Amino acid sequence: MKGLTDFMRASQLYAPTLRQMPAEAETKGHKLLLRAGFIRKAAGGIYTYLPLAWRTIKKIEQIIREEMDAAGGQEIAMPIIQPAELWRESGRWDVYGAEMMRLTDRHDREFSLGPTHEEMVTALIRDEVRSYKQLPLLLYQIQNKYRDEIRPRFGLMRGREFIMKDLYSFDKDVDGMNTSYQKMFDAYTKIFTRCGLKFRPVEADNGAIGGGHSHEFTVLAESGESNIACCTKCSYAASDEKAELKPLTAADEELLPVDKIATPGAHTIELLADYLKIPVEKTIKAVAFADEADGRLILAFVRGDHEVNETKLLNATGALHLVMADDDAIKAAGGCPGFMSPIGIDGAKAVVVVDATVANMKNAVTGANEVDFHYKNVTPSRDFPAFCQIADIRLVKEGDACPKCGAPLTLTRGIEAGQVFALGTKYSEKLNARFLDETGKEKPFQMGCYGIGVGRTMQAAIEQNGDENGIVWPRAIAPFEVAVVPINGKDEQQLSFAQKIYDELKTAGIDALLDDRPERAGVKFKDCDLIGYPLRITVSPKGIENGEVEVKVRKTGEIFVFAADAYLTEVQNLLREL
RNA sequence: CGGGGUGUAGUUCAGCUUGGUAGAACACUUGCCUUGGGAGCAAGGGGUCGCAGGUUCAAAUCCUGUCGCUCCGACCA
Repeated sequence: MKGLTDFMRASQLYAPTLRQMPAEAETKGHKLLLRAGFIRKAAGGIYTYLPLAWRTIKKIEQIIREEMDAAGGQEIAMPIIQPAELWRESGRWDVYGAEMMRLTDRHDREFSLGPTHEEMVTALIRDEVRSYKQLPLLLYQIQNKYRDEIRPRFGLMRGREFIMKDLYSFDKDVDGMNTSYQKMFDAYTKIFTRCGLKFRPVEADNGAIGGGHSHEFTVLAESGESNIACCTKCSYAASDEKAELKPLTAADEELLPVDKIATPGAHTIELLADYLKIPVEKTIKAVAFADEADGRLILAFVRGDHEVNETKLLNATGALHLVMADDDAIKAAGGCPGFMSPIGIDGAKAVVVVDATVANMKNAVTGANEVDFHYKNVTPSRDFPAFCQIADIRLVKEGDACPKCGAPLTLTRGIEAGQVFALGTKYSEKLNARFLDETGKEKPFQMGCYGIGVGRTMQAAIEQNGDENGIVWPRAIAPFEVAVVPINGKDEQQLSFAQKIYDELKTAGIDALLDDRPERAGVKFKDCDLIGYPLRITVSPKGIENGEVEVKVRKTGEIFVFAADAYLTEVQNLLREL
């Protein structure tokens, strides 16, 4: 394969496999990357990529480059070290907070280690691009990014230094931006398909980056950190943060007057439902947050069996970042932790958001803002104060109705390997990046940004495809496609036969490795399984004698024996299916 | 930030309670033997026990401090 260093001999390849498992690894992918000699940790969330990993990384990058270029992208390389001033212009120097790695030079000038490059690329464009005739413009790079994660974990899944492809699109209008967005969406679909991964593009929340619509490309894997909701009937799929929910309606029943009742010790929903012998669906749960930015109290109310979706709550309140509220703040607003409801809350001291499903409830039980007391027969539409804001703030759960067609949603775990954002003019306006349109009018650029975690994609492939014996690489991103293994690495005849096969594979354009190590067969077989070469060709005295070539498929464990003069075609056929 | 755990050979760990010659397995080196699923035998090399103080005749072990790493939590009302 072009551009790749050719380690043809395993005896010279630096691939320190471990027989024993380093203790700290958590997920399948993290364990296998360490065990199979792909990565080594330098510090929390910071890793060295060893030769095998780097080959895979380069293959993934190559696929990305080809698809980015095909979609009209041009590769550039922006600095990792970025001046603080740029981030102050966009307002993100403070917004990004502790997540940003910062440094100071000898003159006390402040810099960041780029966590992303919207500011940088926008500043680049604003000084150079003056006319709509120069648009659209799609620029991308593949390089290290830095984020001081609160808790790095799972190896390459959540690192503090990681490789990312980021592309930025600049268009003259919204239509143009949507066209660029669609190009990227299609390119991402091709990239993950070519990488041999099972994935799902899902509607996503834009989060802190802002802007309009967004999709995440989620690689399906049990060990993933994100949940996606997929419709069992139609094509709707969304991240759990995003998944919209229509409010549930309550059964018709006669509205009863509110009644205050003693509920000693019932400070959780479970205790309460238990004590009153009512279903949790008849209770209303309170969750108290504070906006980290201005400290204001935010009270969220959802049905007893539901959970608060913090992302939706953020969007509903315009808060910056939610933290747990402390009890004093709750009490100051008239609330009572453990026995809370909107009734009796001082609307001037708290933002109260009621989930749309709660707004439809009838004769429910809710706290009385007094220790050991609740109200029963509360009907929010009648009894809740007017300052309550009603919004969809609940987290999706298995079986909820699809917002598009009403069929049940199913929840699946996955790894967010890529995300595309339609940004609009958020950054171009902040940074004053404008051009002249056809009518000579000055306009801000319509932007989009599109990221792929390269290391994360590599690990995602393992999370999805590894088994108890090791990695099972999709052929397109395997460090080598075929390993040629003479069972006796000291036997001249076997070695030269293996060498001949190796040469033939290379000539046919197959990325092969010759395992010429003087190890016992068992050791080499174990390593092959661990490292996960899609195919293994075993060279034995028996095979040489019979003029046969033995091929083992890592994924299925199948073993094929081909005639020596015909094996090459068969190997190519097998590879095509992997 | 809150709460645990941990730091001893390249790696995984034991030893610490009850202070007294620093250990095992794997890895490594050399030789023999062996070669279809991480072999066997023999002989070796390798650690100022995270760091700094203190107690003691004597500290990996007890005390104090400090640094690193790691896990859980920070979506409970």
